[in-house]
Amino acid sequence: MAKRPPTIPDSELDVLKVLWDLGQATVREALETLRAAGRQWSYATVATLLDRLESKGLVTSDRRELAFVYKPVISGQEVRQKRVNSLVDKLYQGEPGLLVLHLLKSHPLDPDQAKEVRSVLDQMMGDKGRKKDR
Amino acid sequence: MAKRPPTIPDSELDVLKVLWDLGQATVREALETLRAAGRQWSYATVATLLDRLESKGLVTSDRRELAFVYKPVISGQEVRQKRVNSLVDKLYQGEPGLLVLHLLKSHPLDPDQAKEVRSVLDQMMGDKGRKKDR
DNA sequence: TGTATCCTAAGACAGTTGTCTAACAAGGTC
DNA sequence: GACCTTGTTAGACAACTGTCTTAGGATACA
Repeated sequence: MAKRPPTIPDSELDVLKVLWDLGQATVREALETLRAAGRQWSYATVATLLDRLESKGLVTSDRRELAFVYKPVISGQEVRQKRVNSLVDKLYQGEPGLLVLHLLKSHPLDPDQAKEVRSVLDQMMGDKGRKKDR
Repeated sequence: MAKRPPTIPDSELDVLKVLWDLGQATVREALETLRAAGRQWSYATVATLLDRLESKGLVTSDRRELAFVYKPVISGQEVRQKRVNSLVDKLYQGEPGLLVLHLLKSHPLDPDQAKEVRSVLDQMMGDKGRKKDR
């Protein structure tokens, strides 16, 4: 009977992203931002989504003057981490390397990023040869 | 009102993976394989999932002797591609490079993979310097 | 004070996902 | 023929998602 663990559906993720960008927001602010970004939602929809995020413990709310102000509890970094892990587990046999390879082969990197990637990689390989703990 | 585009939920994905591995399977074969892998599902559950996959057009069925045999229509490669693209779009501002960096920084690669990654990268950078089309 | 605003609350409602029970058909077996 | 064994089918049902309507409490301004 185990209740499913809380997930972050697409629509909630969109709202959460606004909070990451703005730091915090009221329903109306989030709505405006989302409208500007092309999401044609009603006020109530955004309110519902924030509500659901709150019941999942992913944002907190705090009454300020007129309206509630919502703040993210979970960071973008954490969400990215979880998503990537789950992708790697589910479709890359738990091997992040396979995903990296897939990415490099199917999406060309721009030169700056390529250089950065290379340097991270160099460091990783270098370390391995010289000393084994950080 | 636009009907949502079909997605592949987790449980269906698990079944689909069996089809990728075996090439094709009956409900019972899929069930056995999933059981062996730890999924405690009933026969009917697997049947339902295969059915849903079929109505989404992701597998086909074909009556053989006693039972239906299901085959995947969509490949693992395609599914991976879509998932990765959507992850990159949703959480990495459409920049695959950011995801690569994240992966390298947070998950150490094993040496063989590191070497392979490096060679793909070298080739990418080298090409850029020498000639611009493949 | 009445009316226009803005906010929250409560819930509706259809579509999707996760899982299953139960009824029923076809092929063997005694 | 009466019974298993396998398989298919239909449908059930609760939780989750995507979106909204509507009622009701405050605030604000004419």
